[in-house]
Amino acid sequence: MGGEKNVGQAKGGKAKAKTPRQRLSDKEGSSGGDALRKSTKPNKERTKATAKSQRAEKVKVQKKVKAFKTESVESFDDVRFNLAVKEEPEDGDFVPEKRGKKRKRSEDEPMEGPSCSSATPTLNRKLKEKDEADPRTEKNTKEGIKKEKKPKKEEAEHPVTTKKKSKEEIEAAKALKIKKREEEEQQRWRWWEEDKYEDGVKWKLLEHRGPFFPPEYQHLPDNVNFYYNGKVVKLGLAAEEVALFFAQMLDHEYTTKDVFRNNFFKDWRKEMTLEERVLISDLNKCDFRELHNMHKEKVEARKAMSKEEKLVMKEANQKIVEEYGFCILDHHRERIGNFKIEPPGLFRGRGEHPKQGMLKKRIQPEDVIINCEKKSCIPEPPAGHHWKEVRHDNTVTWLASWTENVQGSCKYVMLNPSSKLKGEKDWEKYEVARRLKSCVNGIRQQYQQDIKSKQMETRQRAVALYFIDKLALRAGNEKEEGETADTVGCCSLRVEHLTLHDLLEDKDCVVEFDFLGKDCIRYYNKVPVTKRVFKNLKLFMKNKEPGDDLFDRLNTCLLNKHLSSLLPGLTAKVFRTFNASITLQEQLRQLSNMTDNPAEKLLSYNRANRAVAVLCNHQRVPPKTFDQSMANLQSKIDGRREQLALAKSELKLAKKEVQAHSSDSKLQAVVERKKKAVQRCEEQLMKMEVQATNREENKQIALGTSKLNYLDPRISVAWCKNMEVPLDKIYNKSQRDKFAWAVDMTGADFIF
DNA sequence: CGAACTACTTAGTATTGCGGAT
DNA sequence: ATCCGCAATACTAAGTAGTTCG
Repeated sequence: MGGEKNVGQAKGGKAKAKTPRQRLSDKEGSSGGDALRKSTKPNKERTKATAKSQRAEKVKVQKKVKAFKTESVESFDDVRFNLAVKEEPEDGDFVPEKRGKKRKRSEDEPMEGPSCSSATPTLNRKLKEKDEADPRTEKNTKEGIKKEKKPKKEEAEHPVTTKKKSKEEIEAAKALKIKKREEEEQQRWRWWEEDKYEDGVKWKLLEHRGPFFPPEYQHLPDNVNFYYNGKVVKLGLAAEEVALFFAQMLDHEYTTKDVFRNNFFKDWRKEMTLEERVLISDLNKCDFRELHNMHKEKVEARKAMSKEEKLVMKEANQKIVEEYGFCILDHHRERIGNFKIEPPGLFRGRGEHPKQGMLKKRIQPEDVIINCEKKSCIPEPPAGHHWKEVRHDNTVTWLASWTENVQGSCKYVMLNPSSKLKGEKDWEKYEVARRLKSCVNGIRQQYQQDIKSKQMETRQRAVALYFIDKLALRAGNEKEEGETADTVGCCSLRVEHLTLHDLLEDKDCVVEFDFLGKDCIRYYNKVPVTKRVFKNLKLFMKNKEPGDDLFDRLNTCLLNKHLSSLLPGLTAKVFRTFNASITLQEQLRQLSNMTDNPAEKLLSYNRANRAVAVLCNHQRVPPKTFDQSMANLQSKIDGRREQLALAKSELKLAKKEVQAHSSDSKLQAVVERKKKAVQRCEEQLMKMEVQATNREENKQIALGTSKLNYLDPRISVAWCKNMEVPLDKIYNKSQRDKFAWAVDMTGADFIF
């Protein structure tokens, strides 16, 4: 164990040198601090923002407690901790070995992998089919309009000012969309009805065109100059390209930071010729303004492009997507997620990244490894180039990979979230989380016991697990010192990230967390814990420096080994998935009523979603236009209120008229009309008010991340069915695609 | 064992583009 | 027809976790 201790100390020691600075900057001028990432904000701005953010923090905490109740006051009265353990999942079980109905392969899906000669036709045929599909659908659309009764009805109701043509066009477009959607649905690969491959095999056939490379750099026009020390300097191609990267970012705050500037300058000089390097020795003497202006003009010009020009661009892009954006995987055409090679540029890390500003080099085909099926058509490298390697590894899911020069890590070209490969994994993830649900009570009991263990390692593991479970913290892998921003997760927490309060705000044993997590998002939380946990934390922190590890005997590897011994497949992150999903389900049950109107139902859904986002600490910077748009909405609401008042008084008047003149049918009709107007007004007002509430509550909370990565989609699908809410109110197109498996298999009775 | 390497998920932000308002 | 605000999408960094290697 001596070795471990040494490691811990060494790490702590190194960390110490750096973290106080960071901590100082976090705390500077504030006790509560900014709820969001602060490291990227300049000091002045931050101080200014402090009072505001402190308030925001308070509001946030209140919200947490009041609206969502995701925080427990006394240990385990949390909603998540009152689960019925016994109930077994009933629906949509993940059964890798034998899955329900088998789907027969259709005739046009050959069983064998195509040879090189037949492979390309496969791709091309699919492309052609799509091309031909368009005119076809257009024809169908016209028929579709005739069938649709809606347009006529609307026209009758509003006999009207708007041009018929545009209306028809709109309807046509709508019908086309519906048609397309139906077609897509029919073509969808229902992989979840098929058998799974044997262990480790990800595909049997994989064919693609290779990644798409960004265009080569072109020299600047002659009239755009770079100046050094006031004199024009014509840079060589390489140095000029890098100079332009910097010039493009001049408006950005990055370029004022020393770390960024130094890294940039160092890497830029590496790209220079000898003469350039001799001449250009001081970044402060560089004048990029002309390059910067040229860039800005280009951006403007692009914005100002005519419709036709934009259409041409769009079509060109579409062509690239059609050609490079898809692959054939086991006879199905699947969308690739990131088929474009990342263009060169300056590295923009998040937070105080020590490598910010470094040059991210251009990737050549010679750097790229291609992965595809042996007998498939091997993608052609760009003319005059060759691939680094072509391999045929069907135990991995990537189509191409390269090593990035800044961090030395691997980048992969992989499939879209809607693909089988991603979907299957996702499904499995939620099934593991559901398995955790059925044994979580036992695990909780065990770690409560383990907290009393004589073994230090076991105790630390138990406390860490308590945090991971209760607070949904990330695991906290070790990171290489000085290579990345200083962020932590549970296992890598340091003493300086916790403050213990025997008594705080009328609560005993409160732990105050304050650290930067993934992406340098600040985690700030005051949590009452059990006496036992509290005592242990004191013990763990005893005789340690602020920069020392809190859990000096623990790391994620040890923790995960323990977890997987409790339940195969269980790791630290499963707790996040499980707690997120169970919270959503529970909140939906508590918040939503069948008798609510549609807007209220949606608000409830969003609130449940938000409870999860708060739990997982998914934050965002409030949009720049937030206050403005909020004010706009408010004035709209006010306007509508007035309108409603007016409509109401008009209705009253009309009613009086009717009473006065007994039953005049004309006047009756007027009353009816006014009644309707009032109703409409009320509905719209209501809708807007709900929207305002929702937006306000979303100010600095991001819902997307949890929706996409943590919430079992089947919970949402079942909720929609139960509440009679159309699914597309909850999921947009790409989300419906990603979760197609869940949409298809889930009934109203699904329970996570 | 632990460091290095690999593969894959999760994350926030920048950019794009669409639909409604003007 | 154009502008504006926001939702959707694109992008790529930053995590987790498993495997390999020394």
